[in-house]
Amino acid sequence: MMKPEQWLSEALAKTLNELYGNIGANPLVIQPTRKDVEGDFTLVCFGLTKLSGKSPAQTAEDIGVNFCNTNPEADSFNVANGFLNISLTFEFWITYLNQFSPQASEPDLNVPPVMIEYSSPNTNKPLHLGHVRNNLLGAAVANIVSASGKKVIKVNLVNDRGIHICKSMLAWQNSGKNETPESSGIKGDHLAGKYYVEFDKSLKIQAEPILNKVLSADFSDLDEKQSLKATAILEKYNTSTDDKKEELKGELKLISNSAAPLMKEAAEMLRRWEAGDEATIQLWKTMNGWVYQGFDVTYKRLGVSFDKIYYESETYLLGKELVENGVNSGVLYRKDDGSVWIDLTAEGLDHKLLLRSDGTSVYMTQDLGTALLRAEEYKAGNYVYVVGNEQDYHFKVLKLILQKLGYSWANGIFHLSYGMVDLPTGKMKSREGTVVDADDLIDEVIAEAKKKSEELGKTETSSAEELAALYERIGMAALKYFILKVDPKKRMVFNPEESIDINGNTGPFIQYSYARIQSVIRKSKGVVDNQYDVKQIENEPSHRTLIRTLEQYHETIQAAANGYNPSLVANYAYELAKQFNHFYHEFSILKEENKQLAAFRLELATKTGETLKCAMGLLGIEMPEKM
RNA sequence: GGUCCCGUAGCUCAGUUGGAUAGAGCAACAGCCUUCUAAGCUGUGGGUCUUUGGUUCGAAUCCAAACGGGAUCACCA
Repeated sequence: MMKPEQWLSEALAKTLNELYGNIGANPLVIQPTRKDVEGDFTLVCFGLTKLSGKSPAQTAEDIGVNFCNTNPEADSFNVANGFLNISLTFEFWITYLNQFSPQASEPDLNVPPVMIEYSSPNTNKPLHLGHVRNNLLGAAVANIVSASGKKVIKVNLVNDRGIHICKSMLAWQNSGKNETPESSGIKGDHLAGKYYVEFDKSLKIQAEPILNKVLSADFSDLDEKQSLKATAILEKYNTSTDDKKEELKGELKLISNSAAPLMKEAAEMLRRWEAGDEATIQLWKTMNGWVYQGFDVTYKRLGVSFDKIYYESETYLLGKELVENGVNSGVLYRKDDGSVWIDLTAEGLDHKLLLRSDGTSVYMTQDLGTALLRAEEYKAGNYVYVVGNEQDYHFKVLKLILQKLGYSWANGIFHLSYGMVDLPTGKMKSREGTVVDADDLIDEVIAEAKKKSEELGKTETSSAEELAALYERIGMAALKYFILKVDPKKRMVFNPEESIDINGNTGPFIQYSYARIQSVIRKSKGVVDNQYDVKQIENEPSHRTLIRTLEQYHETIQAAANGYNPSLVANYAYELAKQFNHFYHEFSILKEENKQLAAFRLELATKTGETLKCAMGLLGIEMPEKM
């Protein structure tokens, strides 16, 4: 059976052809009829007046008459303000319901796969709220794209090397006293984070006096290069406004930091790491191992997984060859000091550095190399990077460079740029200790789910294990739904209290609707027969509304996949659950005396339940059979 | 300063290629459990869609400018 909207579009085109001759490729504007107006679909007729030569209302009237006369599926029509509202027969809708299924078809292997990179953590500290949004988005987008019929490859690029890791390592070496996750009982990623914070503290103690000296033009702690830079900044600083001063002070702080002995030690450690020093590598492996153990726990709790994990320690040298080729082909240029650049001024951007004068690579070089590696390995059609919007510029440049270098697959690069997560009190700042830790947050939402469930007294019927699993489902549903219902590209405010709400537009509300449906289905066994005659069922608005909403499911998934936007799925599920609750309140299924009608309603409820489960499943939210 | 993103109810958010009287939830107030799970349902109040101009049958949506918020512009990643 064809999709109603598609069928209608073709049938209306036929009608228009009969009335006005060849209408050409003029796309018809068809939309679901708004709630307060009678009808299933609405044809907007303003654009058709040129064809008909009549007023919008008269045009709509003519089309309506002809359409209803020639199509038995059409029930009636009405015209309002130039909108033609068409009602299809209820029988048509029931027949549609009979064959409806929310199940996704198998991915089409002839279509190039879609690669989705997300998570991409640093291994020096535990995951926080920002990572939570990233991970949930990435996992949901992967599910949705897969459900839309494309094969998906989920990729994680772990940033496991660099100066930030060395900071943790150094602090542990200096003051760790051989503390391990086992000896301390601290989760591995949190332990590494603890020493990262410790490093920062010690560094601050060293760097502050240096900064103060620099501010009074005493550069005795700086080397030649740093002094030069500081002099220039200080000059500006003394003549700047307060706003600008803060900014320049930040730059001076960076210089002071790098002049501190501890920072030099960390840099030295990084050099040893790159040189392959055995003891350094060993320490690095050990601490990263702790972090991975910790991440695995958090990933599992979040319900995210990956098909392929890349480590930056294995990819950070890539890209140099690509850059050399670019120089040879003239797309890139080399300065006298040996550094390599690309000129993007024609595109309204700047010159961008791709290789340092000492020949080492920068962030961009690595990303270029990694992109090439993946393209060769997987030959995907699309490469989606789930990365925060503070890197908009980076990805714009990345795509542009690859395109300029002549890689056609670069056209498939898409930066899924999501907004930051703010707290009601303002921005999260690690230095001020206002970051929300991912593990704490998960514990909190589950504890809150438990508390609320106990308050409602819904705890008698199940075992302790079942209840624990249920609380986890409810808590995680609250958290995931709260984050995923917001358009990814928008900055959002995360209120910890609202995130664990269970009433209204929330995950638990949708779970509750589902649990009610399952309860009805369980109780229907032996009471309601599944067979009914389509012709025997009478039209009822809230039944019809539900079917019409079910009909939008696949379209919603497609739109969400095309726009990489899980919020469309979340909002759809909410709308569907709300409509079901309305229906549930208005009609009884099991107590309906007309058995035909009861059977029909049961099917309607069952299909609604399946659809809710599928939609929420795409968001990584599990549905409980009881709650 | 250049570039990019955002601005919808007290708060958090929907509003898919321009379509009819701009919608939900939370919060507030008022109802509904002898009836398939009240984590629910129904109702009331709440809006200059930041502002101004433009495009047209028609603008929250497109264009321009202003205002407000944010990001970014490293031989850091």
